[in-house]
Amino acid sequence: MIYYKDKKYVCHLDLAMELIRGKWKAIILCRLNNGPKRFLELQRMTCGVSQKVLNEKLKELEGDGLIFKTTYPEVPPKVEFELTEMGKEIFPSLNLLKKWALKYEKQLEIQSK
Amino acid sequence: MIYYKDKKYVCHLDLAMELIRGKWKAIILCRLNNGPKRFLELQRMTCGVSQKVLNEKLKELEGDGLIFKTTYPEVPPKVEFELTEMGKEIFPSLNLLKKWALKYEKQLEIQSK
DNA sequence: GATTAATCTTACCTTTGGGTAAGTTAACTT
DNA sequence: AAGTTAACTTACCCAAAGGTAAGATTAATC
Repeated sequence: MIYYKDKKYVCHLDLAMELIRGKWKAIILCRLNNGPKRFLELQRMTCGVSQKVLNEKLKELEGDGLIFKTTYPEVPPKVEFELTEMGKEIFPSLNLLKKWALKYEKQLEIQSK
Repeated sequence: MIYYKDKKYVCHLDLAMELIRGKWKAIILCRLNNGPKRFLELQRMTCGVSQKVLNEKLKELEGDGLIFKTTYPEVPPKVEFELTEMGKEIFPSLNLLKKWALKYEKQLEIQSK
């Protein structure tokens, strides 16, 4: 049993899953893997996220130390989101997951449209 | 954009995450990695799951082809849950995730109790 | 005939996640 | 002065996730 931010988890995998929990976090991390991105750029890359949720998720990822943001003092504002070292290092596992899904694409009867 | 069971996903990672979404699925898969387990055995191994939720999750995992169950015609019933080939092959990515969390244990200020 | 056993179900409730739609900010453009 | 822009924020809503507690099953055992 381990604790993180006053919540308990049954093991490290449990916690790791918590950090990327939800519809969008893993996708966001994946999108950030090839360089920093601006807010709207990120939103366009992940068609379907609402601004509200994207903001929430980015804040959570930042709060957990997976990404950081740079705010440029311009108007209209320019903000860039970037992976931290820890954020970069989670990519291999996400990539393996992706490859796994690709491998079993036929068996799962995934339809590409 | 891909489709699986009439729902759409932005990419294969999105779908893979869906298959292990929720508080318990990844943990269950991990527990099953060293051999088949009975229902109550699984529940005791993952302290905290309610019977209801464990049942739901096992059904979902079965429905997605990650595990299968064998029911022995006894009373009281004996049921064993086991990883399919696809289920076994997701383990490396989960294990990598776990190692990642272990690596950043100090930085995340995880408390072991 | 009541108890125990393991698996699964049902009813009910609360929390969380994510969606839409609209508003805010502040400087630059027209 | 009104419109445009990027990045948030806020109010509101609905669906999904997960929890507790209780019940169903059914043969063997006490």
